[in-house]
Amino acid sequence: MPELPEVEVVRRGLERWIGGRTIAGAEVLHPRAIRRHLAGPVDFADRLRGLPFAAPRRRGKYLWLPLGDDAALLAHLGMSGQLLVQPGRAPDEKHLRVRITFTDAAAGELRFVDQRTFGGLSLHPLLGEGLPDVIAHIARDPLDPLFDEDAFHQALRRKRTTIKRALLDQSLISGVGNIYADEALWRTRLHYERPTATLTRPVTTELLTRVREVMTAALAVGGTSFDSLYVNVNGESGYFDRSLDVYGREDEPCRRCATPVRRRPWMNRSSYFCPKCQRPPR
DNA sequence: GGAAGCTCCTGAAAGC
DNA sequence: TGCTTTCAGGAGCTTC
Repeated sequence: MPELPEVEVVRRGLERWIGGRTIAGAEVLHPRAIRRHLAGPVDFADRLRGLPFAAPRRRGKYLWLPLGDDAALLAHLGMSGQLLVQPGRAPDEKHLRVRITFTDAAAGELRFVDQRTFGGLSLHPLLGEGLPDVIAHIARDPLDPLFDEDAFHQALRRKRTTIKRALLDQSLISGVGNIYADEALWRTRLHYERPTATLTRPVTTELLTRVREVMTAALAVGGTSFDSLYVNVNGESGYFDRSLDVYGREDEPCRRCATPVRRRPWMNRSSYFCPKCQRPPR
């Protein structure tokens, strides 16, 4: 499942392989893939034709390819989205949703492949700081040098919610998904249902340190892949799943205290934690 | 207005 | 063997 490290791996691949290429055409094979482009597939293809891609940018789990100074192609990978750079002669993938070709045929094609169709592409105007308008509400991510730790802590203190919900709230901190939330909470010894209003500034600082730590480590090995659903632009998987401490390790011993890791249903998904290291709140 | 819950979707795995 | 159910989860939308 693509979170910040996986999206950053893809962004770097796009920068290397398609930055500066001029679009020859776009083909939408599944309308749901561009559902956030309200003007529809024909407009989507018409507006892309003839434009050059500038260097890709990212905020949290969103990445975008600027097209000149005032618009961009915005991408979100959702659960299973892949942006692949493929030779034009390569056979179509089973879940190929959008194909973008370039004037330089040697550059190959940019393909958006998405089995579960939670991801998508869309075109949007850019705001003053070069951010697509529809993601203006997305907070900076913890690897962004301009991420404001103090403002984040104050926001947590104001909220009447629990820490894992807050970590997944992209308007508070972006880029964190279910896997890295569980990993960072385990490293900080925080239970996922700890009320955010009870966090002290040192605890928030420690949590942010652990979030950055786990994301940086994942980025170094190409991200986390449990299956073929997350790959980089060349179709290769990452290796961080071998380094996960709690996520997906139900009944296996905690790597700190050997207590069996627990899994609890949580918000239509799962939370993994060590019942000894991460005591529930009173 | 803020917080919680629902929904979209596909295919692998589990259950019967 | 084959059918049905469960599970995975990001984020926009709806409900309370």
